[in-house]
Formats: sequence, structure tokens, C-alpha cells
Amino acid sequence: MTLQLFNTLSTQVEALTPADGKAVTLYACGPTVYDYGHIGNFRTFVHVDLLRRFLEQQGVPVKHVMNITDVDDKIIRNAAAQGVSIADYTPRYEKAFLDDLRALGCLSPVIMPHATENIPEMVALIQKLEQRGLAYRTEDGSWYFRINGDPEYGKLSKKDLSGNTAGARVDVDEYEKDSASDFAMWKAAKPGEHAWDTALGHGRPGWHIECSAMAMKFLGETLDLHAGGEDLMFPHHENEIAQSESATGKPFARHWMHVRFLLVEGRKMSKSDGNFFTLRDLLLRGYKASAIRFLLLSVPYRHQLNFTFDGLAESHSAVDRLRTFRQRIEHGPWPAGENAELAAQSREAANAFTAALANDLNTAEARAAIFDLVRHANTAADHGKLQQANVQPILHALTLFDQVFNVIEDHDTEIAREALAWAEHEGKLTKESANLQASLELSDADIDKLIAERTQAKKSRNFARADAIRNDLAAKGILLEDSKDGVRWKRK
RNA sequence: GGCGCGGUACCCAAGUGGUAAGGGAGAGGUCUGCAAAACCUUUAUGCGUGAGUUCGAUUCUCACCCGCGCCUCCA
Repeated sequence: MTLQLFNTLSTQVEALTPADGKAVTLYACGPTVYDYGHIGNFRTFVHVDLLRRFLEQQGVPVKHVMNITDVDDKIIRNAAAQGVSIADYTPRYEKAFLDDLRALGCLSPVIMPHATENIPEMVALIQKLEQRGLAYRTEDGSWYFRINGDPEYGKLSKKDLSGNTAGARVDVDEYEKDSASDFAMWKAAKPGEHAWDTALGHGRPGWHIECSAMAMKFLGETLDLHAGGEDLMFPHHENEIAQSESATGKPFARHWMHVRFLLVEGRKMSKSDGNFFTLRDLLLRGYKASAIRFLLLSVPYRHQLNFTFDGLAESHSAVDRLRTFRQRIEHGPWPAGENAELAAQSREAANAFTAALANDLNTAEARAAIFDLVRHANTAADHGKLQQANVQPILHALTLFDQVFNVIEDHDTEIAREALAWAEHEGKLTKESANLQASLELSDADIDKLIAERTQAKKSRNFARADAIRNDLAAKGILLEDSKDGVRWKRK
């Protein structure tokens, strides 16, 4: 099924197709690695991951490129403050970011170019623009893009900057610009700053030129899809379009996708408001990576998501329901034969799931389709009407779901352990992480042993002992479920 | 000020010109040694407010109220 996706450029929902008929070329703006990623960042990355997974599930390969911005003003500032070079400063944050992506179940982009490794391409692009009269050098040695030379400027963000005159909001350092809206493609180095010696002079690339150069280097002059957070639409993506299209004369990206911001407790996240959370903050408080991913995905990408701790608890319960359900279906035992009605419901669920995602990635509707099936199958099972031939279609629907949402398969314990190990190493253990630590103290083998002991106690009708074991485990966040076919357990 | 988005049950949330998906939470019940899980019943004659169009509007139009985001640090 072809994905219909809203295109910011046309403001229409349009089919997303590969221009070459084979693979979709996707460029997603990546992180500036100057600090740990926050959950707002990850809402965007998780939705891009879902898009990619869905396309691949539909048989469309995705050539997914994500840049790593490893030189910019903040990096230079922070590195200088610590007295280290930028090359010594950025790797820890890059690693942290990639670990976080993995923790959230995101596929790794196919190519992850670094800004500092593609300087020649950026220089060449600026030179090309200079030849076309769209780049100019100011007295301090910086290079700017001439907006007035691009009649289409503003077409993505629907802004008309033609009325802008020099003087409004001009940085004191940038008084030499022809127009207030002209933006830097190359920044002359100030004394002591990390810089490259190039034909443009001694300096470093601007943020926008980096993405233009790397996107075109790795994916060609016209991309199928360019994605990022809504804030990047202007000026970042607008500037990327201006630079790229002015240089090539071709459309830079056929399709643009922008993920709306996440709010926290109804407000934009900000450090000063005290509602700023990194992924690590949440993991150390004991929230599961799967619950976080599911919450981030539960509200479709074009709507604001209000991130709350109540919502996180809710997502945890919802993921738990799916996991419990899959276990139940897999374990059986089920009588021979097939319940035709349930088989039909399974097919409907799979179809509805795919149709919902194909409709501009309606994740809320897609998850509803799967929960419908959960209820139908549980009901059938309780009435002895779930039969062996029903198992495969149900699992098929769950597999479709999890290939995209990626939350049923459980990696939460190992991710929590990694987060704890990191916090310990960095000296960032807190009171809340102590609770998490306690709950991870018992190994799976320890738990199985205690469960065996409890089963013995139950057999000899020593319920006091059995309940004591169950209560002790519960205190450590281990929940037991007795069933006809044995004991299941899970970490809370 | 300019541009844009949203207001659906206790909470989150989908949706359609024809009479309200799904999840979570609560209450009662079934099952269980007791729990848990699961199931059953239950929680919006109602979709911000007021008009209008229509045989019919939550869904279209207009006005108003409220909330949020973007407007060159920002996912």
C-alpha cells in the first residue's frame, strides 16, 4: 500500500514514492552533538523511524541518511569552556545519542555523515553559489547567501521576506550583510576557534550549508523526502532549499515532512521551566524505553503531543497488555480447528493497521486496530473458541504491528541496566535510580528459583509461604501471574 | 502583529454530512486458595460557545471564547 504523506511544501497529502522506482531517499536532520538528547528530540527521530519501518514493511527500501553536526557555535563554546578541542568534546555526546536511539528501538540510519568530514563539499557548493552571484564575502571573511537573488525564497515556510530591510534584528557582528535575512554559509574564525583553511578563507561552515552539501553528496541533487522537527522548517530547511536549488537549478526535495513539537505538561519544554527531560532522566526514574517509545508514537506526528507522567504510565500499561496477549497466544494450548470469525477479524486487523499507517501515518488508528484484535481474541480464548489455526494470523498481525512500533519485543531490562551503568560511571545516580537498581538486583535465574520454591509451597498448601515469596518479589517490582499452564512473571 | 494547529467522556485520543474507534483509570461481576491476567457489565442523546447551510452537523460556513506552536538558539 502506498504511503500518503502530508507534504509541507505543497500543503497536501501526497503519495510518497521513490523517484527512481526503487528506494526512497530520505534525509533526516540529525543532532548537534553538544549535549544529551531530550525527549522532544526523540519524538522526531522515533516518528522518522516509524516512517522508515513502515515503508520497508511495504516493500520500499529506504536510503536513510542522517547527519551528525559536530561543529557549531554551542559545541565550540562548550568545548572551550572545558578546555578541550571539539574533536575531544563531541564523541561522548554522539555516542550517547546513538545509544539513546537504539534504546528507543530506532533503526540506525544507513549513512551518518559528519559535518567535519565533508568540508570540501560545502566549500565547493558555496563557490558554485558565488559563481551564480548568490554568495558574497563580507569584510570579516564570512560568506553569506543573498536572499534577494532567490525569488522562490520562503516557499516552504510560506514567508514573504521581500519587505525585510536591513536594520531589523541585525546582529552587531553582521552589519555588513546586504539584507537582514541573508544567512551565513561560512563563518570566519575568531581567534582561537577551531577552523579550516579553505579557498573561502579560514573558518567553519554554517549550519544550513552542511545539510545541503551532505544531502546532495549522499543522495543526489533531488531527494525523495527530507524530514525534521517543525522548528527546522524555518529558517533551516528554507535555507537548505535556497542554497541547493540555487546551485543545481533542480528541486532539492520532492517531499517535506515536519514532526510537531512535543509539550511537557502542556508547555514547551525548557530548562528554565523545569520540564526538561533527557531520555536518560526518564530511564533512571524507572520508566521503560518501550513505554516511552509507545507514548511518543501514540499521537500522530502532525499533532502536538502533550507528554505527561500519567501518559507514560498509561503507555506502560498498554504495552504490557500487548505483551501479555502475545505470550498468551503463543503459549496456548489451543484446540484444533479454526474459528472463522476470529480468522476474519485477524485479517481485518492487519488490513486496518496497514491502511491507517498508509493514511499519513495515523498511528492512533493503527494501534486501535491491533487492540481491537486483542479484545476479540481474548474473548474467543476465554470462551474456548480460539483454535490452533487462529494462532498464526493473530501473530501475523502482531508482527506487522511490532515491525513498525517495535514495543512488544522486550529489551527494557537490558536498556535499564545500560542506563544505570552509565549513570554510575558518570556519577549521576539519584534516589529514583536507586529504586530501579533494587528492582534489577535479581537475575532471571534468581526469580525462577523463587518461583519454583513458591510452586512447591503451593502444592503443599503452604499459602503463607507462597504469598510471602510473591510479596517479596512484588516489593522488588516482579509481578507473578499464575495460570493453568504455569507461572508467568514480569518486571513492573 | 504575521502564520499555523487544536478544544471529543475522569485522563489520553481516532473519526465521519446520517447519528460517537481505541487505550488508560474507576465501579460491579465471573474466574482464582488469595491475587494477577483475561472476560462480562458500566462511565459522552454527546463532540468549546452562539448562529447559519442542510431532510439531517461533532463533521461544512461565519462569529466568538479558550489553549498551544512557529516567526532566523531550538527536534
